This record gives sequence, structure tokens and C-alpha cells, in this order.
Amino acid sequence: MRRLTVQRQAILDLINTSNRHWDAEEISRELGDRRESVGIATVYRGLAALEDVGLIASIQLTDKKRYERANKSHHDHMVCIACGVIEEFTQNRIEALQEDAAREKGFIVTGHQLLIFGRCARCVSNTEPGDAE
Amino acid sequence: MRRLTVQRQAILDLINTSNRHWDAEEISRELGDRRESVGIATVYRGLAALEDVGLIASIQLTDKKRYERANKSHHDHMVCIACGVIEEFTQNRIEALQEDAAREKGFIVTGHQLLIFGRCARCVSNTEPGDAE
DNA sequence: TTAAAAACGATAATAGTTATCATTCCCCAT
DNA sequence: ATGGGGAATGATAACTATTATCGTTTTTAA
Repeated sequence: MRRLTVQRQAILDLINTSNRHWDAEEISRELGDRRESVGIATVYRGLAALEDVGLIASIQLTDKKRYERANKSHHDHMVCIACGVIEEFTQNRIEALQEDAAREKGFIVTGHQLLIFGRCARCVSNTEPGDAE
Repeated sequence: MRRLTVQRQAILDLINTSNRHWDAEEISRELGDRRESVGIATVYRGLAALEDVGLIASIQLTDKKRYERANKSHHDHMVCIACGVIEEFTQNRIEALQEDAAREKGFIVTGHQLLIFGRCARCVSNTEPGDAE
């Protein structure tokens, strides 16, 4: 990224002032609502550029990519298969074990992605009493 | 899945007699080469059906799904970002730690996906001597 | 043997994302 | 300041993986 344009600033601000995990379309729509509309292609390019320089972070879900603030300590994600909510968790021990496994194979680790799928506490209790689902 | 048709048998055999992680298009092409051509839609449906009953397993990569034999013990995957090779590894301790993290959040785990990205041993040594890449 | 259920295959449709391209913006050397 | 060139923008076409549609064929079970 060479230039931090107003469009990219708008994207960055939106992400930085929230705790959400955004997808490209949500960002485009939200900016439109705020009357600082940014073309969808520009959103995609901006997200890629911002991630590239480390100003934001991303997780690749099954169907799409979502972006979040980068100024967090390292964490992984838990996705509720019922309501879609994403929660974060940290397990330093897991990181270390991953490194061990990689070293054993002669792999140089450049990144990883750990997603846990399940039902969040709220969805579990909502469907608790014999709910047919 | 109600019926294990000849098409699904062909898909299953192909996967079971290999150690590869196949995507749908590769399966379709390989079966075509073997003169047991199966329509691409049927490949997708067959793969979904076979996975559904546990006869094959899958991993969701960044861009596509790949299928492998199901008669293996549980493992996760390491993907080489240079050559694409996929290696498997097992770390029981990681599984346990995931459960712990989930329990803490009140999550009921239904599945997980751990991908480690990096460079495999072969690609590391191939680019070793100051290779510009 | 026959009728309903399932699966097939060709192809249209969809979703997310990337490529194209003409236009506009912005930085920097003159 | 100014004008040229590299970047970025935005509209939209294109692409990839996958799913839906639908008429036809196969299979199962009565």
C-alpha cells in the first residue's frame, strides 16, 4: 500500500472503532449508510492493502473472509453454527504445540488458522428444553 | 444418502485407493481419464453424500474443499504455501486444549479446523541459497 | 410390472472475489 | 504553480467454486 486514502481511512476507522468481524459487503453497506460510500471493489482492495501492512487482521471462514482490528493480542476464533456469533480465545499452549508439530515435519510456519465450530452458550440454552430445531 | 450408485462407488474407490486430498474438479477429470466419466454436479452431490455418511472426510481450504479417505485417525493439516502439498499431523494435546477453551466460553464443540500454513521441507531447501523467489 | 423415489447430467444461477479500464487523484520534479 | 506519472477509484465484466433447476434415467419396492 502506498497511499492511505480517505476511502481506506474510512474502512480502517470503521474496523478500529468496533469489535466486530466485518465482511466486505457489510463494510460497503455501513459506509454507504454513513454517507461515505465506497465502491465494493475499492473496499476489497482497501482491505487487502490494510491487511498487507498489518493495520487490520482477517479470518477466513468457510465461505468468506472477515476483517477485524489488528491491535489485539494473538487469538483464535470460535464460531457458533446456529447464530454465527464469533468469539475469540487464546491458548498459548496450542501455539507452541503447533510449532512442535511443524518442526517435526520440517515445516517453516508462516501462519495458522484455528476455527472451532459449535453452539454458543446462548444458543445452547435457547434450544435446551427439547427444542426440535 | 440412500443409494451407493456406480458413480459414487467410483468416487469412493478413487479416494480410498489414494492418499491424496482431492478437489471436485480433479476427481471429475481423473474419472474421465479412466473412462468412467461422471458429471461434475454428480461429483459434488456424491462427495457431499459420501461425507455425510462418514465414508470420506474433507478439509476446507481457503478457496475450496478437498476430500480424503475417512479411515484414518483424527489429524489436522499443514499446507505448503509454495507447492501446495498437504501434510497431516496429530496432536492430541491440541484437541484437549480446544475443548478447554470452548468449555470456558460455554461453547458446545461440534467440530474444528486447524490449518497450519508454511513452507514444506522440500520448498525450504529448494529456495535456501539466497534464492530470490 | 409399474409407480414413486433417487440420482444423473447438462447447464443456469449464485456468492464471493478479482480483473479490466477509463477516469481521477496526488505527489514530486521542474 | 504545474504538469507528468504512478496509484487509487468505481463501475462493471469476468472468474471460481459450488448449488439449484429440470427433464431424463435408474433403482427400489410393492
